[in-house]
Amino acid sequence: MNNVRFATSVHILTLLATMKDEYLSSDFIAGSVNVNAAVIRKEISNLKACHLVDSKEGKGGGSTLARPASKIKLSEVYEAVRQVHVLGRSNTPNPRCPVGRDVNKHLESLYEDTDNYVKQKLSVITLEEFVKKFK
Amino acid sequence: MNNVRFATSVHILTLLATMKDEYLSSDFIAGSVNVNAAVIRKEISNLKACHLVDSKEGKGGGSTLARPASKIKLSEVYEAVRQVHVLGRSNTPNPRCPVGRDVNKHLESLYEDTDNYVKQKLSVITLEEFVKKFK
DNA sequence: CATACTGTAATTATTTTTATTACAGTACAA
DNA sequence: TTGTACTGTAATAAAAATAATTACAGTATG
Repeated sequence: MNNVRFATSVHILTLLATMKDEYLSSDFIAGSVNVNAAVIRKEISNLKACHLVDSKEGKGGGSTLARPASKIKLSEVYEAVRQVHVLGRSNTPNPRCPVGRDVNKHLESLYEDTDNYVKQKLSVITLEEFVKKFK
Repeated sequence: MNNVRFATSVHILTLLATMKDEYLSSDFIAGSVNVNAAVIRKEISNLKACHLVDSKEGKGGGSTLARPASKIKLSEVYEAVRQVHVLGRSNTPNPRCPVGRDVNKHLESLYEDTDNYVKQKLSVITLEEFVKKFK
């Protein structure tokens, strides 16, 4: 996952947790993350789909956490943004070679296991705990 | 890590382990992985730098494992190819925002922890064990 | 109705990743 | 000593992934 989406989502959620009584606009968030507001809106759209964020349209609108930070696990954020396996992708090897024929099956299984380890590890950290570090 | 390098390296090492008495040519390996031989040579060059593979130039040359498969841990392969953190990269946030100012520090620490966890998990799997699955 | 927002699509730009080509250098073996 | 079969590596091009930007319709508020 050679991208910045996890960082962006955690940043957004941290802001929302820090100012949990207000609806924050995408412009405000974009100013903090230092990216274009459209990027933030797209990321928020994804976080909404994953039930981590709620938002309100129109004047005075913006986003807020869907639940208290203590109820949001970092594994949920990870799952919201993850697109590929931790260990990467596979080739399309030659099926006429005994190794090529089976390697993806064995790799996939390793990939799944490794992804699950990461999820497990992140599942014991809440957004609340992460946000506490900023004090 | 949205690439195929871990898969390619594991595939190479699996072939070398399976035919451990021969020097395998990059052409042969490329045929099994189903990529260009130059890609294989580049990956092998990296595996050599990480002391996982030895190779011999000239006619009859090729590559072989630097050590028995039982002495090669998958964490070593991972470290040989890893380029970015498991959880991805960071933004360059606004330092004038309290969250923006510190978020990378906290993210980095989380990134390190997560990477280490993955390494730890992969360190208990040897190439030998992986290769056994092909039987 | 003006204003301040979201939601989303379309487009472009940038960066990363992969594939391809080429060729100098090395070692074996006839 | 020369042909052959390799490695090593650089250069380039192609493809794919990622990020940035622009634009604008739709929505809620006062």
